[in-house]
Amino acid sequence: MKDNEAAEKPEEYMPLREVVFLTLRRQILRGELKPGERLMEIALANRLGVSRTPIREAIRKLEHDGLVVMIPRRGAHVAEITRQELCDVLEVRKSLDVLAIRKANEFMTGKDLKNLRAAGEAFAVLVTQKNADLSMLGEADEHFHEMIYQGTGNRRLIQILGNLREQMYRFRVEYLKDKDIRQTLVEEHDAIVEALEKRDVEEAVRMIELHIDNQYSAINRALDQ
Amino acid sequence: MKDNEAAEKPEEYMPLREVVFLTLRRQILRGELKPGERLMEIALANRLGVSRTPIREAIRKLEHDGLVVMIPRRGAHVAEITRQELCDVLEVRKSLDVLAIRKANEFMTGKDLKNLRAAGEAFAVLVTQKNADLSMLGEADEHFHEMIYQGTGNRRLIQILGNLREQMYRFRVEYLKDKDIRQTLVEEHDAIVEALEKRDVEEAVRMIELHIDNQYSAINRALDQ
DNA sequence: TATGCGAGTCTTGTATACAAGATGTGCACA
DNA sequence: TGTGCACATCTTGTATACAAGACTCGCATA
Repeated sequence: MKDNEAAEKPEEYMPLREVVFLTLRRQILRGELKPGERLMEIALANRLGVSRTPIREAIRKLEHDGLVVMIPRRGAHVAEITRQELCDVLEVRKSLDVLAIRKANEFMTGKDLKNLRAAGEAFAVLVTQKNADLSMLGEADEHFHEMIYQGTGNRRLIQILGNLREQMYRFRVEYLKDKDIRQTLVEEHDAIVEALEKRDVEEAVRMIELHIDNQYSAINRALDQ
Repeated sequence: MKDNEAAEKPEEYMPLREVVFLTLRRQILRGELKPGERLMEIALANRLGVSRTPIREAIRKLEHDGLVVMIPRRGAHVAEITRQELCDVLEVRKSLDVLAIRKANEFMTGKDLKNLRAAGEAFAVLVTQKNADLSMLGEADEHFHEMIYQGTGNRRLIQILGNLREQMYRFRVEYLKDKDIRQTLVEEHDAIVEALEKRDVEEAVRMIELHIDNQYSAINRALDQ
């Protein structure tokens, strides 16, 4: 996604609206800004030390990403995520992740697969560490999946899947707390990599489906508490 | 999508940014604003009789929809659509349309199916008319598919598919010119409705896949000219 | 006590002013 | 003639001013 690209090149000029956008997004995804919380332009502008203009433009982008909801003349608030919406997102994601695996199987080179395996192992190493930072774990997991997406060569698919995954970051911290789940994730990643290495696409598809289904159960369990 | 909802309720207050957004979007989709054309804020503001503020916010939304591309400090221009991107979009759409058909088969009631059949027939009637308006044809076709999407009950899926279809409106006028293609569309719609009525989901999936594949070929042929 | 009205305040919507980077042009100089 | 630099202009980025709708809260009245 373009915003991530921007974040990867800190030497480049970045408009304030991008900075504000990234800041607010991070705060929403981390739960520092809670669902339902009002986003008042003047308050945000004062807090971030900018004027209302970049705040407003950042909010437009957040709205588009589904992270905030706007009501005309009444302002913006952080979007609530209902269980139904989570279910909807995961259903779409499952379908597209299957497409991604098929395309990745088609296009990823041996070198790509080596990098993917490395990404899976990097995540596994973090899982073995007792006091690993949850947000680092999340990023490592994200990196693994992002490599598969990149392997598809379909930019639109990459963009949509990135966006859908983003919706779930808000739950990530919750379900990553469970250590059993972490170990399961490692094993599933491994199974995916192995299937791709064997070019056994149907097995890879089964594994990614299982991976998403498990994620669904895990998040639902976390929500039940 | 929320913008369409806004358009459906003209009695409601609509911020200028929405008006500008809808205006520019229509002009881009209709080809009145051509790919690569620069969108200069002051010029647009003068032309539409508003200030730069709503223009800027509308451009942010268009950027998000992929209809315009922004380069920091250099402004926005109408996005080019390459054949590769078209291919990418259709690939994602095919995957999600299959999901939509499966969900629609699961959730659409007999009444929903009757409405769907009516929508298919409305399109068919327009096709028989010799001098039918292309944009009306396009809207009827859109309506047919939208009904399937609505039948899924998955709001996220509806939103994403709506967005993807939008990307193709820019080609719609081209490929709908071909009268043979119109007849093919009618037959395919019919086959989809019948399969759903018989609750033969695998047949419905085959038909929607064929439908998208044919659309892909048709647009590619139109582009070749 | 409950309800309705209204002034004051808060917040968003829109316009405009100002700052600074990007571009284009013409002239000087090699 | 070609290259490069400086200045003028254009355009976007950001801040601020002003307009108008939405909300709050208290008071008056039934």
